[in-house]
Amino acid sequence: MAAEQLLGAKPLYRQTRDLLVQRIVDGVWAPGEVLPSETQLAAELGVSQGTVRKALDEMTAERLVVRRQGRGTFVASLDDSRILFQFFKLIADDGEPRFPASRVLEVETMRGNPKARRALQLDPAAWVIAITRVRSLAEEPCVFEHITLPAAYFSGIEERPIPNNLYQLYAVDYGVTVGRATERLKAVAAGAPEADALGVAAGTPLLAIDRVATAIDGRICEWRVSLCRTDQVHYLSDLR
Amino acid sequence: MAAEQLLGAKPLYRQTRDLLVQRIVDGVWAPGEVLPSETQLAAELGVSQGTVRKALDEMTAERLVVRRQGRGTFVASLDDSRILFQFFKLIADDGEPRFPASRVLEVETMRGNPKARRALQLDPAAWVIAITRVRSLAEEPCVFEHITLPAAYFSGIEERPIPNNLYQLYAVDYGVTVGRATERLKAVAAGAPEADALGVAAGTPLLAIDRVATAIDGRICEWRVSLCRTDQVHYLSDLR
DNA sequence: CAGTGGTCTAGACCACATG
DNA sequence: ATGTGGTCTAGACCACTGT
Repeated sequence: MAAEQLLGAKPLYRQTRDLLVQRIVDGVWAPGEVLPSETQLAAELGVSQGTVRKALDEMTAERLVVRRQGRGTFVASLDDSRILFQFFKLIADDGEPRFPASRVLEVETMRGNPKARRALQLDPAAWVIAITRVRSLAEEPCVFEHITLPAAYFSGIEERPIPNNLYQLYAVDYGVTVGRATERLKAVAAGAPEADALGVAAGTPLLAIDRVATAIDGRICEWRVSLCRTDQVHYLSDLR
Repeated sequence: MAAEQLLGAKPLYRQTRDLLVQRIVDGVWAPGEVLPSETQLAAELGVSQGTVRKALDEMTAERLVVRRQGRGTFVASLDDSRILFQFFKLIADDGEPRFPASRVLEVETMRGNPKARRALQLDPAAWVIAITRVRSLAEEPCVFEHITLPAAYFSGIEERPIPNNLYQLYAVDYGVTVGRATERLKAVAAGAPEADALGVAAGTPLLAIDRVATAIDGRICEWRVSLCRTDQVHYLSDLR
């Protein structure tokens, strides 16, 4: 064990974490499933229970697993409440976070344009799937959204019904679990298509959110540009 | 110890954390200063070294302390690099995060208006200090900023030079260490004063950032509204 | 009741920084 | 050489969950 650590130059608990993460990525344990107990993992991997615990504690902090006293350790799943907490930052000015309704306008398979290829880090020849939809909060259309996916990861998705919670679809049907995302925000003037879809005048200030999402295995898996009316809604960002 | 834990219903490592946090709040150890070693703290508080470690690990995660192997554990300070990382999310589209230059337009002491009193949770009669400034990135004015402070926490600040890094001033001169902040973002049309200050046409879309900052002792200590041109700059938000 | 995660302890050894 | 935090282990006991 000491030798392994010297060779790897990584602490044992991190090697343990990486190994467990790899198993989740490989689908050995699916989202929502229970992992073996600390004792069992420690015995199987030949490390102490404390080391397994530290690995699992890190994975808890990364939201890869959820631990419940008396029950076990479970692979985290992207259910609505987690999406709302982690990946949906638009909130009605007066209220709680709520999941928006959505109406799909178009789904299309095409060669990625240069912007999409850059965002998704794809080859020039690569195909992408483009989804356009309008999302509403409190019956009020407020987000005009373009989603671009690498066709290689999501083949056939264009023939499925597009659910409201896309990330759960990615995870359950394609084994692509979104782990984190980077958003870049700007204020822009509404152009004709989005003004139309949102029922505002062209030129109205909109919040543009440019998101690139990365799966837990490190692959970039989605590029999404959302144009949002912010007259009744705001984007919440906690600085900790 | 067992008795204390049963009474408090809080685990020992959390009690230890709370006690250490209180000492930092009280100024027993100032920002940048070194804490006693784990061994010393464990002996003084009558707990094991592992418990002190767990308390300090939590405080590290909360960015209250910084630990350096071989040197010691230090109270975190709000130096420029940390501000940039934690509290300044505007970045030039092409470049790295950089600290903006700033020019103060006005400093004023007044009775808080209703909005300010609500944001800062102050009594109707309370006084506030209002600072107006313009901040520039790459020589280009891009943020028009209104800062409102409770006069009770910052008496005399209106007679000081206003430095670029305000949070360090709060911490060093007033013992108010900002620990976290909540930002609410909207896209708005530029009004006359900010259009003028930023050199854009009235009606230009601007990113409005409404921030309420809270000190490590839980007191709300600053309300700040920033109006930002986002033609060359964006707001970065990491979703983890 | 048995099995799980959560807390707490004690001690050994390693890696790093400083004098 | 000394002292610091970082890693790893082993074991005890508590609190919660389901049977």
